[in-house]
Amino acid sequence: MEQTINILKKHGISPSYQRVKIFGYLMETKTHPTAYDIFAKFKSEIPSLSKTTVYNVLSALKEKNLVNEVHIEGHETRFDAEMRQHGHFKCSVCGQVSDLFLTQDLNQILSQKLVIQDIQFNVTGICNQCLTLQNNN
Amino acid sequence: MEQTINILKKHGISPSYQRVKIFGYLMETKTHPTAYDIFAKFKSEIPSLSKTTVYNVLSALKEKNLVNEVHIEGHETRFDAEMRQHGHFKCSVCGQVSDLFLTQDLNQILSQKLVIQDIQFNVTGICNQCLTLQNNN
DNA sequence: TACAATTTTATAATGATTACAAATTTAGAA
DNA sequence: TTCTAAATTTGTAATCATTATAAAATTGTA
Repeated sequence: MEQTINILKKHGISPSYQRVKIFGYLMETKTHPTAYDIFAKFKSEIPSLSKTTVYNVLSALKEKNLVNEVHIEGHETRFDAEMRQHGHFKCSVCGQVSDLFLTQDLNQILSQKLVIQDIQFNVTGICNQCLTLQNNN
Repeated sequence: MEQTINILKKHGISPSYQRVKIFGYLMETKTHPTAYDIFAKFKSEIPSLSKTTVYNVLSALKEKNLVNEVHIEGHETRFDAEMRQHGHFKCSVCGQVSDLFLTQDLNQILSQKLVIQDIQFNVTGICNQCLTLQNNN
């Protein structure tokens, strides 16, 4: 809470109630929620909350490099406050998205010299839990 | 043309006029067009063409593993008939998406054992052309 | 307290995609 | 060749995520 507020301040974002809630949630969760997920999560706790606010907050966080967008499938944009380089895994059975830590720095596998701003590494497959369920049926 | 038709047949897709046109285009282009790009490209040549058809054809091609979807930014879904493993680079200045060939097999950098269906490697940055333009101004 | 700036909110608009059903085309049987 | 059923394409409307806009509420400060 204090920590969340300090990070926001340090990055020039004044810590409004909604911003602290949303950014705090993104820092503690590993579920890579969509804007709608975040809206649904807080709607009962903050009844006045509007979807526009969620989008506004997310876009402010992104602009200050406090969160990354994750694009794995179609339309859905997910958000992640883990800023260290890592990949994402989406299970095509249960739909969950989890972090994927990698054995190598992704910058090293490029074959061309380019000015890089962002690297995303996204894997789709079947998670071990769903695989076990499938094998038992 | 014959080649395009043969590939479609081999994968159990009957080669209708629209399918041959769209798949043929995806095989020869490297621009990673969106559904709308494809629609716009053929609208004058095939005036009856409907956006729904473009989506139908793309989804059939995808189901038979003849094309991959590319998700780099926001909502936009792009299509690619290059099925060998490779990455994508999007220039944040000019917006162009190009292929990125990699120095290493992406399967090898995963730190966990998982059933993998698809791997996407997407880089955002500034292409060399836009970089040169910037430096000259 | 009063006022300006910031933030949040509701509503409407946009853009991509999907659902659906009618129209057209195709393929195969008679 | 003709007829019919199945496949394909098409236009329209619906849906979903996101953005635009402007009013309302909140905050910080003189």
